[in-house]
Amino acid sequence: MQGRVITKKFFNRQTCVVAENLIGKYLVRRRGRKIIAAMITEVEAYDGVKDRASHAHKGRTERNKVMFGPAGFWYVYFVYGMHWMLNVVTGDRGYPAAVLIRGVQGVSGPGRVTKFFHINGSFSEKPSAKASGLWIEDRGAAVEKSAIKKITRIGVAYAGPVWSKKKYRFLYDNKS
DNA sequence: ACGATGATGAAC
DNA sequence: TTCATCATCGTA
Repeated sequence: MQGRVITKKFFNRQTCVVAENLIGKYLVRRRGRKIIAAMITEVEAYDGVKDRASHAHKGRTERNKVMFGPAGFWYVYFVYGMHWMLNVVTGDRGYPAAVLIRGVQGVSGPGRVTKFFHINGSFSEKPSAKASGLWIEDRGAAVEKSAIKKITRIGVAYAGPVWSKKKYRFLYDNKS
């Protein structure tokens, strides 16, 4: 099974638009001859320096610099001493934004996603493309907008009353 | 409900 | 160089 590889143009839009449209796409990983693929079911958007929940809020640092670059690159970072988080950079160069991939079909939670796909920090700053071994495909899955729930982000209480309540989490719910 | 576990960034 | 914090998860 294969689909159309998603390219930069898709990612170079407003981060919430990219986030919503990532639901139903497939995350694909190649390791040697083996392919791992699963449909994306949950994501979160992080939108600019103004977003108090975003790593970019405190400005450019060694860790988050890829967020300030062009769209379509991976941002992978380590948290809580044990988990890798997978994000893809969105929007224009100079505008720091990204989408966190929180879940795929059968795998719930961002730390579990990276474990399942064997993703670590070595992917950070690499492009989402076949050449990097990690990319996203459109496999034609039909996802109705009404099946996508927009809810608050997880683990961002530190962002304050306004930014922690933004409905920047997109969850595919085919039970509704 | 809570501890694991270590990189990161800011303060000193 | 020290320290608090952290876009989480497994076990209880």
